[in-house]
Amino acid sequence: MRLVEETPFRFRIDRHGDMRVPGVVFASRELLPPAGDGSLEQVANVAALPGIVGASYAMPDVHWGYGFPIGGVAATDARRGGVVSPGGVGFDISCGVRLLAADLDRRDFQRVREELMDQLGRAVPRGPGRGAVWDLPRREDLERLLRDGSRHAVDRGYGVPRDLDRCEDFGAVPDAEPEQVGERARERGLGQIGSLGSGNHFLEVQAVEQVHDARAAEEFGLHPDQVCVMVHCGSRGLGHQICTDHVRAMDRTMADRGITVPDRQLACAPVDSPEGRAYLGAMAAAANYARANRQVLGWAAGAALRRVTGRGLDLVYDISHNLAKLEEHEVGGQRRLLCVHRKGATRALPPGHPDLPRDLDAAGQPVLIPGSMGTASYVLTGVAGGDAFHSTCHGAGRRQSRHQAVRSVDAKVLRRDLERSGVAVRGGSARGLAEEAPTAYKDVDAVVAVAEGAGLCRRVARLVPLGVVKG
DNA sequence: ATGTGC
Repeated sequence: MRLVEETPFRFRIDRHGDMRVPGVVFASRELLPPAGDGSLEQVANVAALPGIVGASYAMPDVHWGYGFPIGGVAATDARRGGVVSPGGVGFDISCGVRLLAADLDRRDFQRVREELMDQLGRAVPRGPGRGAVWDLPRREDLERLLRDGSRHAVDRGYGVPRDLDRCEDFGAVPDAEPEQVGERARERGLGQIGSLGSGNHFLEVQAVEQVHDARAAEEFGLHPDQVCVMVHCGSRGLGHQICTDHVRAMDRTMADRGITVPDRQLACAPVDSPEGRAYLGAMAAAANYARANRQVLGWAAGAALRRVTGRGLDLVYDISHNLAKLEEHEVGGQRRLLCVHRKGATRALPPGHPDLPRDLDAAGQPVLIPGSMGTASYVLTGVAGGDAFHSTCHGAGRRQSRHQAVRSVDAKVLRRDLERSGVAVRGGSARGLAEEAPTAYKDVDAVVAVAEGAGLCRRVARLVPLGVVKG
């Protein structure tokens, strides 16, 4: 793949083959994906989608994914034949991050460390399959949750109304269509409301180690040495089943519509078509399920903290990094309705954006970046003039495949090293730990520095782990 | 990511 270095933080893939727009890769030379990884070919493939506008973007944490790269952003013109593609969202619809700030500093944590980690370990269902904080919900609760997301979880006592001001979309994506969610997806979702899942999902106790922007940190409710809880999880089996169902449905209609794509995993349909609308309605419902999942888990973590210390947790923000959203953006001097796919990429709204609550006007939208296990995480904020439809990175980004990681890492040694470095570990299978070893990931400090250097966001605070409950 | 694979 031929790359043109435009700046130290921005590379271009010129149009070739079926590409309708160029590719843009935000990276440094060091962070560019290795040859053979396939992700830059995926950036070029995405550029061939009908209705794509601007460019096919890759963030500094880009790596290979299903159809679209993880760390990819692509927007299509919703009213002029632009398509929506489930592969541009990913199987874990609305996977994302919730950060809560404790009324506690890191010295207080050290005094209760073992007891608190034990309580969190018991309170947070994890691993594959069933088992959830909100067990035995009624069918009617699932319906409302698919439509109202965190709002319904709060209505049912899993949080307080103030939480909703700190949720993307105030707790629920509009236009969810629960009737587009199949029975199998519902059955899988019923027993998993308030559960981490596995893979790279976790709940972490962290401390604010460095503040880069004191004013924004204060507006987000963060200060040095403060203890925080970060939850990283998604829509579990429900979102996975929805993705599977709708990829299949779209795959069947592509030929009839005369849509051709360079990779079958880019199955898509026009936003304004029965299949496109059906997917977007079901996807929004899965997004609301994922938000409610994080709402319930944050509540469970707060209850555990209160039992051990008497202190509470306040929500800093909750944001999805796997989602397609209908948003208005200016393209070529015109306001247009775009379907912005962010897959392993985070929305980063600048200060004063109308979709933010007014008390975030000065600071902008909090962007939550989970690092790999045992490494730092970041809180960032959006910037005026940001590129890629107000988007930035979502994490460290894989450098090794799961298979490579398992071959090169001894889970027992990893667990011991984490404990020795002061990170208490609860849960996590041997295989799961090895797959998520920090050596399998890029350096999150470098990823975030490049995202900031490329003008996509600004650093607010750096957080370091004190304890992890591993999915 | 996922009751991990048509």
